[in-house]
Amino acid sequence: MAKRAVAAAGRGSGPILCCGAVTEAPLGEADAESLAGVLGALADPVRLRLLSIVASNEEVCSCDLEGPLRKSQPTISHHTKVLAEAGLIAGEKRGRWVWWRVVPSRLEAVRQALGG
Amino acid sequence: MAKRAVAAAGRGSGPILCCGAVTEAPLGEADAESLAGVLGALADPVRLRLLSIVASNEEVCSCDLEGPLRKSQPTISHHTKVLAEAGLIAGEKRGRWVWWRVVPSRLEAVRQALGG
DNA sequence: CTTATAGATTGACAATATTCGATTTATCCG
DNA sequence: CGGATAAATCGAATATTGTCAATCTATAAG
Repeated sequence: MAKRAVAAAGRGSGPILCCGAVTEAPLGEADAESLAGVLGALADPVRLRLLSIVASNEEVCSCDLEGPLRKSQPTISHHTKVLAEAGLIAGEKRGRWVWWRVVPSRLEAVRQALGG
Repeated sequence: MAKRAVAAAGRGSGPILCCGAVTEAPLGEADAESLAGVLGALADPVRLRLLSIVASNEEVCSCDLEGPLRKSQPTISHHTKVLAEAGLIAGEKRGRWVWWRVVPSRLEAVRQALGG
């Protein structure tokens, strides 16, 4: 066993809204909390840059994020965790490194929820 | 003069990103701040429900939001202000009331920025 | 086994955000 | 004018969040 999925739990799986989009009908409280959670994960400049770096490179190691983002290692770890728990990225541990990829379907789900 | 635009200033106008989307290339810091600002306005359950109510009704008076959202008047006022400054809704004061509408192009711009 | 390295976790602190009561401003009506 | 109503602003309490130093865990290499 050389691979291991990382941080795939949390609120990361399943649909964001039970049905429809923000623009279609008044949101229930549960749906609002759900969507706000994912949007909250996106609503940070460091996490947006992190996500865009991962999206631009197929696969990115955590260790390659400290440089471009100019944040400490614990901070990077915190942000990857937030994005992973929101289901927006998925990590795989290989040896000492964790490799991150975007989850395109999750981003698509966000756009849908926003009325896409 | 019976009409007046409300809270159209702030970061509300202009494009969210200078070019491309989060998924296309690493975001610059300015773009990241810009997008995070708009997403931050969306990343609150009360504001999402507020937005969905306005979107579902062409035009909604602030006074008609207190009931469904079950928040105090100052809280509603605060949230409409945040959404308006993000350019997501626009208000028009008519007499004693302020009528809110969504700005569909702004929501579309968010979806685009997210890789739509 | 020992050392080195990647990443996660913990704890603390500063900065922000949400919320509401009280007050103020603006507008309408009699 | 004076009373009533819609909304904005102010001030304060509370909760949440972003950040990093220090520490811990896991894996690789010698």
